[in-house]
Amino acid sequence: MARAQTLSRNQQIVLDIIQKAKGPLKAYSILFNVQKKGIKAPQQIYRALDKLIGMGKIHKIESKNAFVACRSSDCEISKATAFSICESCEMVDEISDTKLSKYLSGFNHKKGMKFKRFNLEFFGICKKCKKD
Amino acid sequence: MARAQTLSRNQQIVLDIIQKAKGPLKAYSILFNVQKKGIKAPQQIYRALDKLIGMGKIHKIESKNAFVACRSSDCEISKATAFSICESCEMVDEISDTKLSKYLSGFNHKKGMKFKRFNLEFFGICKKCKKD
DNA sequence: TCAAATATGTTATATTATAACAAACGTTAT
DNA sequence: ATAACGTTTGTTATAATATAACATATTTGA
Repeated sequence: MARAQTLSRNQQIVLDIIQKAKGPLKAYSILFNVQKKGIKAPQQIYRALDKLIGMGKIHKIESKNAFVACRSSDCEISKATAFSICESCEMVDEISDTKLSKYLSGFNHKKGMKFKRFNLEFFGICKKCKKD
Repeated sequence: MARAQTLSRNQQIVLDIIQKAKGPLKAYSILFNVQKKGIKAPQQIYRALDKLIGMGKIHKIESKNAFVACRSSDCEISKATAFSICESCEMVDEISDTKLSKYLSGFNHKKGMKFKRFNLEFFGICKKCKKD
């Protein structure tokens, strides 16, 4: 089992930059940003990303191939994720809505498949962008 | 505006192969399968895929970078998609559940963003795989 | 302390997707 | 019919995303 708490050097570096970012970051943009810290290869980034996802510290936004920090306290392991994505400015917001989460976690497919996990991505134009 | 009905040659070829497939197809696997029909370059596949998605004939499974035919009659333009994905055999099923669709289409983010579209992916182990 | 597990560094390569441009095709209005 | 327009095609090149494989180092725990 993975250590619950301690992050390795590279994991911490990658997590830091994702947490500081205003929006989702792509793997190679992370790479370019940490080259001064001695990380040189994509592999090092992807490995850290994988572990951080496994720990629930970050999430992958599948429609963008990009990564955001987890802002929801109950994401120890991320089985139930929902995001709000602006199609204009690319802003991503994690949605934590207990009702939504319960509704979807309790959803059962007619064909009898029991779900372990879901990911939901909403798209629209955010308030800021509507004003422009 | 796009023609609503008629598919171009390449679009039809790509749609055919996706509709015949048992599971989601990746762009390059489509390419390899249609080379005998004279399609030679990725670009030709991706262009057809884009148009087909725009028409609601196919959907992209974001977590797999793969494409499936639309099985839901009301997907003229796909603003509300949900899928059930087996993590073992990779099978993908489009979920058409009016309640779910209404619930999510009516969902409003606290932060005031109005959604135009959503995509939901459920993950689990399908019945077939559970037996093994 | 030594074995196992985890993390790192590194090179190479696979996979997924788009840019850019020229030519052909199909509408539709005249 | 034919000119004008938008769409589709063909093509070459390249960008962007992600993993394989292997050698070494570090951490952890019995």
